[in-house]
Amino acid sequence: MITMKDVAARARVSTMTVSNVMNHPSSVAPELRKRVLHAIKVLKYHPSAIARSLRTKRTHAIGMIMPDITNPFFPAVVRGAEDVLNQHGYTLIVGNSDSDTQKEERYYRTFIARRVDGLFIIASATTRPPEYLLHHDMRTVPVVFIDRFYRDVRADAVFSDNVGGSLRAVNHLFDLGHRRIGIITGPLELENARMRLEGYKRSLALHHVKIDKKLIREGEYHVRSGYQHTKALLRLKPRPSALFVSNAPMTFGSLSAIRESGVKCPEELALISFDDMEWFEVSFPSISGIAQDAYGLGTSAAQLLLKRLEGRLNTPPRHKTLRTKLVLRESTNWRLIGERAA
Amino acid sequence: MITMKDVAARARVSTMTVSNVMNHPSSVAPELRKRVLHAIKVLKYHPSAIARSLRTKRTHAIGMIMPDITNPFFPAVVRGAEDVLNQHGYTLIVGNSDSDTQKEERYYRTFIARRVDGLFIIASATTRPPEYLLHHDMRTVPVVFIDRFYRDVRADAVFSDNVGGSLRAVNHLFDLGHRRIGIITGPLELENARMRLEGYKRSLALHHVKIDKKLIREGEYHVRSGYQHTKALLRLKPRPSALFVSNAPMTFGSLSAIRESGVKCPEELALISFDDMEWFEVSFPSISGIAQDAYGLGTSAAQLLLKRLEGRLNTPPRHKTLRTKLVLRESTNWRLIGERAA
DNA sequence: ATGAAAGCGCTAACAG
DNA sequence: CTGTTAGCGCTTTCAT
Repeated sequence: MITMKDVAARARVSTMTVSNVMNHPSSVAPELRKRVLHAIKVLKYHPSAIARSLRTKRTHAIGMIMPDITNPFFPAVVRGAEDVLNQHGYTLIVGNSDSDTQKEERYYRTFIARRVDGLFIIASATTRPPEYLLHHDMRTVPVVFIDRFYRDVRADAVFSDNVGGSLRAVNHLFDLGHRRIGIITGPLELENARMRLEGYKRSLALHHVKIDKKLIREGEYHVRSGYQHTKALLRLKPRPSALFVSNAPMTFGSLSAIRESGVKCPEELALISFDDMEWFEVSFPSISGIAQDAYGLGTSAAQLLLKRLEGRLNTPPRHKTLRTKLVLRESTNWRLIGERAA
Repeated sequence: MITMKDVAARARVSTMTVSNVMNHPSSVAPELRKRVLHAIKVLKYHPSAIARSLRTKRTHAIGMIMPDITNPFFPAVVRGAEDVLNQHGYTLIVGNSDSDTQKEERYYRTFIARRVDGLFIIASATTRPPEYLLHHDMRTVPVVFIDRFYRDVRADAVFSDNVGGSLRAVNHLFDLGHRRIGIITGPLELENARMRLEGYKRSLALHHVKIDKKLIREGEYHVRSGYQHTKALLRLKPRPSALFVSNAPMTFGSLSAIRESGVKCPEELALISFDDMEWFEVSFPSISGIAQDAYGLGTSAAQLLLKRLEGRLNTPPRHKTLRTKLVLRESTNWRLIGERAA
């Protein structure tokens, strides 16, 4: 590998001048600057971020730990964060924990070892915050939680309006005349899963419907889980007439189960999802959903982190909530609504 | 940040002993080892990968440049590569180029600056290999191409059997009695797009059908492109009776266009895709596709790279082709639809 | 405006 | 088995 020394020798200057050409170009005489730049080009010199980081104590790298890269929600978050960070000269390093606490901690260690300047954490589901976080010094390496919240960890956080979104989803089902509404929640260890359930409960209360525990199933935010719980709900007598599923992969499983069972959707079972995906548009039936601003979660998180990185490390943690959008499609029989309105 | 020196002081040993406890534990007396480990724990010491890399010239980090993180195909590749690399103590750093040559080169520079030990490259579509690669020294930082191939760049590569897969897809359409078959290709600058087109052509030749250029549309591997070209194909008179779409996002666009046009699929237009996605299962109609082993591409690429990293840097480039699978669903078989209705 | 010296945190090589 | 010395490639500090 070509080093600064090589460039310096070739340009007949000191390494310091080379360094200055890269970091404070205006402080170098045009003559020398040209010579140095030429040498850099000829030698194909790439400055070592490693050596520089060792000296400056800054890596300009940010780590992100996420639980499931195959859930399209998360790549969207990544893109948001990446776009903002890149614009500010930072690189995002992503680690996929597979919802495995062990892997998650491994990534944490790796990131800290690599001295990332900051961290985004979308932790795997556990009742308490991950152990490693309790010992983590937020001032040395600031953390922003995305779509997660722990009351005993003081850190910035961004999330969707889970309660509001769910409330609207379930209200919509009531508007359509449903009274017996099932829900497949996420792991209730997760704040967001609890909040989505909370929205469901509030809607029921609002419509004077008593909670029936048989209609509440705790899922795990993945496809198979959605499939199994839907099957279980369909076996119930009387069957629920509508179903609220707490994320997109589970909705996929749910729809598979519904089709396999030969139950007609939305005629016999209306379906609405928290999360909205591209393929909801072309599925059969097309699926109504609560759209989260995943990209916005990423950009917001990045902005919060950049603020911390710029120094004001002592301000109290900030929380940002993003709005959700109700997207109506066939699975909740939007045509009926249209007819009614007409 | 706690350094090795702090640990050494606390354990009353030299830094070298601390280093040895971490890297050659058996070479340290049990007594001292215990003391050091205790100090590490108490002080929450995380060794600096930065300093270590500077010294050892190894970062144990591998970069991956990919064009579109929102296309589920690529996250699957990532997981494959990640799983193998993690097992061998490497970290994968992913950069999303957005199919933008500029961004792609920026990531290349970043990765080289960070002194990654190796690179996976899924380049954006261009006729020639990216400029930066022509100046790249494969011996210093080995590269493995995934789903890409350039005859004038000597590097390892893994890809799916694009010709074979496409051939089977189109043969299947012929088996169903279609003779007027359209294709939406990828950007023909990409080897894989050309290969998929090649499979189409071979199938036509096999069935003594002359190529009709109006039935061949060059797309861009994204949703909107699939939508637009499908609309165009549907305007043709006579209309094709079947359509082969070269990747999943375009297939999504295609299906949207078909539904919007009120054309019945598969009765009036059969549809098959290169790539297979989870949601193909629950779309309307469910979609037949050529399944690539995306995860396998990732693991294979990682294995090739690890071999290079382990030293045998002088062997000629290796290419690995993975098999594809034909997955049949409703979009190419109206009979299945009948079953569903029943 | 330019350069020399020192040191970031670690480990290879060698000495004891 | 343990410690000392030197140096990886850069930038900060301080002379010149």
